[in-house]
Amino acid sequence: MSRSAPASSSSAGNSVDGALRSFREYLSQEGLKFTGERRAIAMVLFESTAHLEAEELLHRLKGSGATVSRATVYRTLDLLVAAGLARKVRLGTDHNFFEHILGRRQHEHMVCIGCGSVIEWFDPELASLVERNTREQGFEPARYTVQVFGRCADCVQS
Amino acid sequence: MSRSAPASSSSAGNSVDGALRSFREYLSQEGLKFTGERRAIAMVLFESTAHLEAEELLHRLKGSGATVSRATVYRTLDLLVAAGLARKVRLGTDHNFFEHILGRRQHEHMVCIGCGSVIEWFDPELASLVERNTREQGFEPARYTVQVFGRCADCVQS
DNA sequence: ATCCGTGCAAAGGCTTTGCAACGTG
DNA sequence: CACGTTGCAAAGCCTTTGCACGGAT
Repeated sequence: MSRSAPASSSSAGNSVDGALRSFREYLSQEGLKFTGERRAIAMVLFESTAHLEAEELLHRLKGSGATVSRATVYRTLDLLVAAGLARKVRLGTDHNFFEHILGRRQHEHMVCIGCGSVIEWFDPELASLVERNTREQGFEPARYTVQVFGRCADCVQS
Repeated sequence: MSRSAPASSSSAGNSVDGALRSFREYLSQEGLKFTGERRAIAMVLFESTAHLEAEELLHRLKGSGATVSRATVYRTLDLLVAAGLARKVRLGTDHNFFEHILGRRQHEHMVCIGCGSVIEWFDPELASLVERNTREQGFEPARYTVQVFGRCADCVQS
């Protein structure tokens, strides 16, 4: 939880700052405001490498001293998705997970039905196959998800 | 999964009967009962070509004179999934759809974000790509879903 | 100053569950 | 006949929403 990352730590890999900027720009374009709550929520999401549930995100916020309501978390996550900076995914459970995009390319998920761990992967060939198949039907694809459920290496052994 | 091939009802196209038989066998194996309600629910699902929501299935049941409670619909659908005769899929909405398997092979979904229509498709190459990618990670795949969201031919035109 | 945003709590929608009566094997 | 099953309604869970107050531009 490197929450307190100094504002402009410029240090190379800081894509978080860039993402925050994008978010602010998006909000501005839409005539919306870049509030402290929105910044805090976006930061937690952007700094996370995992798939966050709203509840977990809320928990991390509280842990870092921020006070944000559950309602605002949901509202802001929707904004982040609308801004194209995050993705909402269903990973076999009955609730949503959120993951930031942050320059990451399309990727798929493998979900272990044993331990719940999630592995991300990507295959360009698969991407073009999806593209080709859909176009053949006159379908104009916007986004897609591939989810594989099974057992991860650890769970297969035991 | 050549679970119950031999049956031999031979009567050409009627795969519904075969599926019902499989369901009954599954229940029997598990020490469960093949009740009228379960049969009615299974039939509606097996006879449907589309993706059914619990509510729609319930509606069709009532339409055909059967009296089955919502609770039993949900409970039975879970059994059908457990029996490997049906699949539960999330198609972008916040609730589940159910589709029977009935000898249908793996297939993917294209969901039109314009009109909601769903197109099914299948590409063996894609299947093997998924298989290969997962195995490369020591992951043992059990099932997978591919969902593409976009605009169908009709909606693209307008 | 004007709206937009936030928090709270209540409402919503789908799905699950406790319990007593019922029906199947 | 015993034990799984059903129906009903209430409860659960995640998520959304109405409303009055507070904050950003």
